[in-house]
Amino acid sequence: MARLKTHDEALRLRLINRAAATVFDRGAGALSLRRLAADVKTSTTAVYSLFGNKAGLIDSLYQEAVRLFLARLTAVRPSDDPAADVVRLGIAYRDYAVANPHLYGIVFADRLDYEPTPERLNEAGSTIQPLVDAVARGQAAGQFKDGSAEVIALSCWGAAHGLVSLELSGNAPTGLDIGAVYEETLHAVVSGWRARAGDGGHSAPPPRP
Amino acid sequence: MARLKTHDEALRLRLINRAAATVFDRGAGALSLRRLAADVKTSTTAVYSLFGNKAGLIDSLYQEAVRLFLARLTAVRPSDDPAADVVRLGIAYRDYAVANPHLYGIVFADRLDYEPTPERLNEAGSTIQPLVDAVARGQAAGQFKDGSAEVIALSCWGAAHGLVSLELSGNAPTGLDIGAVYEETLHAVVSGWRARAGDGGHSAPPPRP
DNA sequence: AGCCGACAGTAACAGTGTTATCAATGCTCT
DNA sequence: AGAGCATTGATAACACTGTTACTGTCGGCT
Repeated sequence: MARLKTHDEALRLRLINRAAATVFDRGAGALSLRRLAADVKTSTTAVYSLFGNKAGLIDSLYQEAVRLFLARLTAVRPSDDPAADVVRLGIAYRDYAVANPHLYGIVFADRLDYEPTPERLNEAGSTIQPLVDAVARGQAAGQFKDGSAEVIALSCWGAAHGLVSLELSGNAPTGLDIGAVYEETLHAVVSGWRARAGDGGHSAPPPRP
Repeated sequence: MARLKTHDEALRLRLINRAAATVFDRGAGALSLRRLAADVKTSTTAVYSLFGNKAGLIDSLYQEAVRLFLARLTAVRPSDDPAADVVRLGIAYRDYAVANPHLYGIVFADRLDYEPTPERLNEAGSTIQPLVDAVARGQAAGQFKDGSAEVIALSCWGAAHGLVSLELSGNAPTGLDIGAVYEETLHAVVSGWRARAGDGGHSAPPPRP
């Protein structure tokens, strides 16, 4: 055919790794295709033939971030106390976010121009599964109210996500031990969804007039 | 002195309003100084003499967004049921965010290149005050555990922020009635922080073995 | 050997934020 | 009144971005 391909899988990996490193310690805003190409000793053409455009590159980073995130969450092995597992999943959630703030940001925050594809959103959505499973096991063990495990899981997910997000963006009040507040919140939410005597459903109490 | 000033307060307002409108319906990423200046029939110089640079302009938008947000929250008048007030504050929180997603994003999410000044962060931090007050009243009425009202408030704040943030970024699972889950979560968190018989402190329960 | 087409680097294009230049302006001083 | 001049603001230049067109290079096939 023609000359040897150099825009191959190896180059693709080098580009992704370099991009991830840049995003990791300077944020997604500091990612420039020209600099990236120069750093990896190739041309901008490589990015376009391998990823289509910048959004495609970020898409791959997004995918990678989700993969790492999911790995961290599935490392939390189910125990015989599902309610405690929920708390431990929450702690793993924060561990990941604090360790990789910018990668976390690509998936759950910083969103600049980039809009993830529905496919990526689906992948990201799947990271809630370990939590849903833990809640379902908790329900089976009588630790949580009956009803949709997804609802209870999303509730815990939201609490975790919210505090982590406030912490990373600097919007959390200073002078508080955020780690401690975080754990207390997880316990409070879990406690709020605990099955209580004479309470079976999961519907909210009627609004006050 | 010299020629008549046209880069005055009136122009400043027109620029802010136009910028807010652009951000409101096309996001902060679509804000260009050149377009903004052209739209308002002036030159880019105006932005620099009035705001310093683009960050200064966004800083003003940030301030405006916080002002609107605080107005929405203080519109929730304290009732004789502080725990219900906490829930109502949470609902007002979401109402604002859903009504003004991009302005909300400037303060609590989208963060592109822009880093808010400590002063702005302080102002944003003050928006939690109505919630802290409600929690404190609830503690006085025996509805919440004793301990730091800030901690309990931040806990509720985080839950609200998390779910709203997931919703706006499209990371919430589809097929669920988010509004309903949101309210249920608020009730669950409030319930989790409720004072219970024989429980005075606010420390987390000991981890199960 | 010669050729043709896939390939990849260079350079051009349209846009951005920012800054330097410079003409227009109206007060102040002679 | 008229000249001078500091202040003001629009224009144009600069350095950067993502993206695309171009063009020279290369290697297998005829």
